Order: sequence, then structure tokens, then C-alpha cells
Amino acid sequence: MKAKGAMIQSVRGVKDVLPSESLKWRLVEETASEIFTLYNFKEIRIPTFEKTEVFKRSIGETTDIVEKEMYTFTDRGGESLTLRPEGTASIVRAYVENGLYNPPGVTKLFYMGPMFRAERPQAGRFRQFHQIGAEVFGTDDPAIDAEVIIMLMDLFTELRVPGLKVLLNSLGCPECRPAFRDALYTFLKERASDLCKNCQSRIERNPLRALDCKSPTCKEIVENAPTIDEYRCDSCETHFNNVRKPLIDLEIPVTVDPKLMRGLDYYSRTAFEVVSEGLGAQNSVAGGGRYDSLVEQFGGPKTPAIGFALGIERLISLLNGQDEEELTEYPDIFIVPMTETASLRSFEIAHRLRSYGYQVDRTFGTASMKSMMKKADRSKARYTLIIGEDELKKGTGTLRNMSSGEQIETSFDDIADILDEEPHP
RNA sequence: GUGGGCGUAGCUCAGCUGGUAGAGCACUGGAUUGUGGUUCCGGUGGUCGCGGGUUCAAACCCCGUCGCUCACCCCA
Repeated sequence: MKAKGAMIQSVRGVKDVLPSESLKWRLVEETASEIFTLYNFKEIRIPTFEKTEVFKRSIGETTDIVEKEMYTFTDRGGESLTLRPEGTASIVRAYVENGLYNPPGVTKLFYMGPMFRAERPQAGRFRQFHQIGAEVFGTDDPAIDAEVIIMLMDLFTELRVPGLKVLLNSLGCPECRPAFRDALYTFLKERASDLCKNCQSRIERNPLRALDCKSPTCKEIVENAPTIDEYRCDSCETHFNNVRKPLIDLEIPVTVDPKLMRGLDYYSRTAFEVVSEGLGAQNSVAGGGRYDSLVEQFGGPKTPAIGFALGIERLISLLNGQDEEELTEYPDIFIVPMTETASLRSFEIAHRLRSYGYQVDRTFGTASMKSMMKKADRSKARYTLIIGEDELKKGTGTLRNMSSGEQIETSFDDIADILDEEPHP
């Protein structure tokens, strides 16, 4: 590489999706869109950045995301804007702003796109990453909680992702959670000196999070900590049971995990996470839960809601080694024009074949026949159409079947018919 | 922000106790005046991440720096 200008690298933690991967992305996005449509979800497209306030108000001031992970900048008018670190906040803002609660009823929305968090990158974690998410507004019927989880698992099943399980918990509601929180607080406070530094600071800020600390000593201590089960009110308990029942009936691999907490402040009741082995330390492919007071916080009418988001990069890494060849679309026909005149003539032929829906490519530039055939071979086209002096005189081309090596001379008008007769492999 | 590992050809990597660079793949030409995939022969391609130090001599040792990567925190 003779570097005249120094190479410019991409920003840390962001990735290019190269052609070798992009078909998998399309498969994931299209499949999600199809499955969600089966459940009558409608797509919503929201901006990539918002007023910073949108995220501060929804995600919570003391969460890591808001405290240190947001890409925030000041625009020309002096207003603080932020590249969205997640989708739900924007969806809620859009739901309220556009009055989607009218007419009243259930609103089912999905979205996909990039999210931004200024974290240190590692396996399965990027600064720009992509999520597919879905949100349902307007009902707290546990049936919708179950439906949303079933829909998510349908997507994974359709994509044939192996070895997933759903971790499920209910975080309680504003009625019962405070009591649990207090109990946990005093429990932790009494043992503060034995906890790791992180958990010590969690006691005041967000004691719930000490429950899924990975430090061995904390794990041991927390083993005997009070759990939400003991504090859930009757209505939360019933709700939780009714979320679980349909999942069990449909044999969705659900594990109740009383220690499953959510990092973001807005969750209540149902919380779930879909985890996989083989993702490294970041083993969660999707996460979601219920947020019954967020719409109100955004100035809308009291509207219960539930949603989830899945990480596209993580999902795709679970797809690796699966059917990569099958996904790729190779040309049906590759044209090798041997002269200038042939090159000109091939425009017309290629154009007609494409209009019939065939994928067509050709050589560019001058090269030996041998090297042009090599290019044809590498394109993995089913057929090569050779057009040289002899053919031009007769108005024909030589059509070569690249797997059998058979070739026939054909008039340009008949090529499409010949391709049609051959079933696609 | 903290810690570990790693930066050698386009890619994957080798390079012993320091002696001024190698393989495979890829690319390209030929064997085969208009025919690819196999084989054989040849060729292009490297300021060994960058800067400094030690030394007669550094890809190799030392210091710094940048980048990548994994992990912690946390999350998708």
C-alpha cells in the first residue's frame, strides 16, 4: 500500500456491514418485519437523535446510560441533543406527540435501526449497534405480555437460532415494589462491608442491581437476600401467573429468575431477557419488559405499555456458520464480450435479460479471453454468454453452462427461453 | 474509566538465544492464437503500527504512544 494520504479509520466501536454479511442483515430485518406483521404490528420510523431530555426523563438520571454512555452534543441553537441510546424513549415521545392514543385502544408498533452508546467495545458490544424493537400501548392484560414474548420467540424460531431461553421475572408495581426495595436496602446495608465496591455504591443508588452482581462474594451474600416474590402484591402475582401460563402451554423455554432486574428505571411488573450461550460475556440477545407509567411521564394519558428490543449484531453472530452460501444470490448469466462491438451489443442483451428479472453481470475493460472466463467463473454465474467476432456476424452468442461445460450457440432472442427451461439449482 | 492479550504482504500466520523478511491463500502472466474450475512454472506486493532508547547490528530487548481485541462496570 503506497500511502499518499494516510488511511482514515472508522470510529472506535463502529462496524461496517460488508457485502459478505449484509444478506444476513436483510434476512433478519425482513423476517422480523414479516413475523411482527403476523401479529398486526405496524412499523414506525423515528429520528436517530432527540432532545437530551427525552432520554433523561425516561431512562433515569442515575443509570449508566444517562450518566456516562450518551453521545450528547449542543446544536447551533444551544440546545442539548443526544444520539438515541435506545428506542423506547423516542417511541413513547412519538406516541404522545402524535396523539396515537386516539382513538383509544391497543397500539402495536415496531422499529429497527442504529443506537449509540459510548461504552468500551467488546465482544457483542459496540458504540453504534442495531436493534429491532416492538412496543404495545394501551393494555396491561397479561395476555399481551405473553404475546409479545411468543412473537419474539417466533422470530428466533423462524431464523433457526438454537439454544435460547427466556428469563422471566416480575418486578412488582408502585404498590409493592417500595416495600421490597426497603427490605433489600436494609439487608444490604447490614452487610455493606462485605460487598464489593460497586455494590456498596449501589445500595444508595439502585439496590435492586446488587441482585445480579457477578462478584462471587456478593453472589453468596445476595443468595439469602429478600426477593421480589415475597413482596409482590396479589394483583402483580396474578398478573405474573397469567403471563407465564400461555408460555408454558406453548412450551416456550421459560425460566423464572427472581434476580433478573432491569437497568433502566422505567420498568414495572414483567421483565424478561432472552439469553444464549456462545455470545461471550454479553449473553443477552433481547430484553424487554413492561413500563406502565412512562407515557404519563411524557405528558400523555395514563397508558400501560410493554416492549422489547433485540440486538441485531448479537443475533447475527448466532446465525454465523448457518447457510451462508444459500443466502447469496449469484448472477444467472455473465457476459463475456470479446470486442468493442460485442461490448456495445451486450448492453442491449443485458438490459433485456434484466427486464425479465435475470441477474446479469459482465466483464469490463479489455483482457484475454482466459482472464475474462476466470472472472465469469468467480462470479459463480450459472451461465456465461460469450460474444465474439464469429457470433456477431451471425447474430448469436455462445451460451456456456458453467457447471457442466456444455455450450450451445443461440440467437440473442432465445437466451431467455433457455434460461427459463433450466431450473434454478 | 480499569486490567489482560495482540499489532509482520490484501487475508491467515511463521520468523529460534538480536545478524537487516518468509509461507499458504488471494492477485497476475505463461504452459493452452477464442474458453473458467484441477495441475505445473514464473511475477507483483512489506518504512515488521508509530516514536524514541540500548547495540557494531533490532521485527525480536527497553520506554512511550496509537490501534485492535477480550474482560470488568453495564447492557442489545
